[in-house]
Amino acid sequence: MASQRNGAALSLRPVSLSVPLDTILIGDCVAELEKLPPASVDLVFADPPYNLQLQGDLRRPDQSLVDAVDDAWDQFESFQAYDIFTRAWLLAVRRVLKPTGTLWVIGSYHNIFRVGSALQDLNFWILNDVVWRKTNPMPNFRGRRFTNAHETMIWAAKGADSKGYTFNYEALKAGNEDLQPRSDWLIPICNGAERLKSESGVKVHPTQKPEALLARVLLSASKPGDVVLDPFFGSGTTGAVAKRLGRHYIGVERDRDYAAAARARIDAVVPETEESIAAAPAKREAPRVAFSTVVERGLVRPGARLVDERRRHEVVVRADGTLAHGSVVGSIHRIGAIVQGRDACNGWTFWHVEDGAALKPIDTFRDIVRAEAARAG
Amino acid sequence: MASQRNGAALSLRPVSLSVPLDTILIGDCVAELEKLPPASVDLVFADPPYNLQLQGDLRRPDQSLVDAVDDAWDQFESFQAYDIFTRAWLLAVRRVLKPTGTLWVIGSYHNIFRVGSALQDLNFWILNDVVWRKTNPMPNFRGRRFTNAHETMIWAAKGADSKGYTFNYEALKAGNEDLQPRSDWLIPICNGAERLKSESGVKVHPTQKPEALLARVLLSASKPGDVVLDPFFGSGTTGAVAKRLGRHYIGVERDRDYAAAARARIDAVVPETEESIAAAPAKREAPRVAFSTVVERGLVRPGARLVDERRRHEVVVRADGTLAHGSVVGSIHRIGAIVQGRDACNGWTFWHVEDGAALKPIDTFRDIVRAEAARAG
DNA sequence: CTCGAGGCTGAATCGTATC
DNA sequence: TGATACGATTCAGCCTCGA
Repeated sequence: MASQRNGAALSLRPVSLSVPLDTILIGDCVAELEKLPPASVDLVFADPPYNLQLQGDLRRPDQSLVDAVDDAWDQFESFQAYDIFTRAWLLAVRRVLKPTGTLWVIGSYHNIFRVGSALQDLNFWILNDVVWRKTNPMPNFRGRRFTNAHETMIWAAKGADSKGYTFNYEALKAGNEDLQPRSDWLIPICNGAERLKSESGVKVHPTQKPEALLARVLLSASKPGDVVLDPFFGSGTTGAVAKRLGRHYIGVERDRDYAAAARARIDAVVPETEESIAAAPAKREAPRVAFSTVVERGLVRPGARLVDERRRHEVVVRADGTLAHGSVVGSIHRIGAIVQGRDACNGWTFWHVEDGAALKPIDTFRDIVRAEAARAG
Repeated sequence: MASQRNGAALSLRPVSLSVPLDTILIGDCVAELEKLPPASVDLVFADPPYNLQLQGDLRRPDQSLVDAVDDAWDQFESFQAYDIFTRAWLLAVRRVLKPTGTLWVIGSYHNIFRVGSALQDLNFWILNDVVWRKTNPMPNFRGRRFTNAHETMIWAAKGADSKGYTFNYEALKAGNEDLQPRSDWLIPICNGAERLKSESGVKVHPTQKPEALLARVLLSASKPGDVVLDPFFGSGTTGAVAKRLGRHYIGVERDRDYAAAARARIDAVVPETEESIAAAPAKREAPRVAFSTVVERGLVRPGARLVDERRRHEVVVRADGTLAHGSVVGSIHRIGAIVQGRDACNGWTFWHVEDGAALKPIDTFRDIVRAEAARAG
């Protein structure tokens, strides 16, 4: 039905409603999207404002100041205001999306629940939530929470009955050591040479997304020649990756400076040859294993005694994966160092469990956990 | 204030409003929670249904909320019903939660966005969203989506101004190779011997959570002796882990069969040894020591020189425990901040005494004073 | 040229006790 | 209740600089 309306509209006003490909439209995304013909876009990637609600300054332990995202475009008066904004751009996106098209939205816990609820309320059909795990997130400097090490993407079709959307399952599986592609992706944040900087070395955009992330999205859910729309174009990562991978892009951006930077960036992109456009191999899990995991898995019991190779020192395993030496509690490495009076110690090889009459280093348990971790990428 | 109301209520109706510890309450969670005294629970773990029939009708396992519903209004009605249900139990939880208490909710993309939005609407303050990554998820058989390899937990405090919630940062870090704990957790799903089965081998509960997951939640955000509430108790994983780790539990479960299975399961749990679950000493909670005490004890002489780690600044210790930098006199923290041109400084770790050719932070003397105090009781 | 030390930075809702 | 002082707190990765 949507495509019939599309055809009719096109035949009436072919010029004004043609699709402006490989272009950055400058203006508010809702207004600009209303100028596009309906059902003309194959894939939408949206990185809307997160509505961070930051209170005061945050300093690192060395007292340096964290350069926070405090831009005006990220400020909303209330959740209600944010919901109205979200609903408006989602409706605009919905109109231009082909019946077979899909939508990706990225966010953090500040906004993603609002976005997900709005998507469902507007009849979008969620296909997956996909977690972008960061290899190198900003730490939690005050030790008051878990390191915020991921962001969430929602992948949705237009409706529950949407069929025929693009999902390049075979290629993704082949690029993932013949394992099914999972809903958690491990990708570094954007920094180094990829990060756009002004001549004075200041970052052009506070939240530039890594090209590897967009590449995975486009290779997963679009085909060469598809039209990819980004209603919050920012520094233009979506456009740069689309051009590189042989997709068309449409960007909408309100800020002229961002748009100019994106324009220059995309102009410099050299498209890849068709045969080289394949899924990038998935990044494998760093093989780091925590002793708390060994305890969690029941490989070493809480309350168990660990000793060194000559049984000169004995410690108790705690349920949280720390060791207790008298009243001193710490990591396997730290406690190993303390009992020896040294600065450092490899607890994995230093500490042993009794295994019959013999001793077995706790390192042997690490391999079991490693095998699990390797499977999960 | 909440605790005052609590106290007053207790004096009026001491029996009906006492906290039923280590018990499974059978009934609707909202009705049962209303019988509990306010501000009586330290931690809530909730695994709510995402496919709920509010009238208590039979559930069709295959029926998700929007499936087969084309009419947008009906669909909204359906989400609206879920939102009303969510709001009701969250409000009931809010009442029984202590001001310092926190709430965990687990869900998938079917319901977690509704839950997260409701949390925010009710003024809960999200601390983290935490991703449970599964080592062994159910594969996606049709190859039309990414393997759904994770679930999402939301960790929230009662409000933006909530202080003093429990987060065992140092212990978690020590159990994690001395690295900060992250928001993505890799844990296997519950199967094998841990999975509750009937005599005929049928699984007792369709969504039994792994004990390792609950253990990490409880070890992260509760202390031994805390009261842990699970309003959707199911097969009782929360209770089993709470008992094992020396926490009290309160479970609410509507289904008598689930409750009976949970009861039997928890009865069989043997608690861990006290030494393996005792609260780990945290620096934040260590008794304060004044630098003047260090000088009084003769651990640092009046007139001694203190320097920073790189010997860029030098100050003189005064008999009253203050430092003199030229004509400026102040605390170890204040002077440390001034010489660096910063507005804050931890003088204990900044200032050092010469120890032969090396430097020793004055923090080491604080440890000595604390050890003395501990011996003296 | 290489190598190591040190500096810098990233979508962040990042105190508490005492007076 | 508000002001003040104490004092706790970071990981990965890339860059520059100097030996």
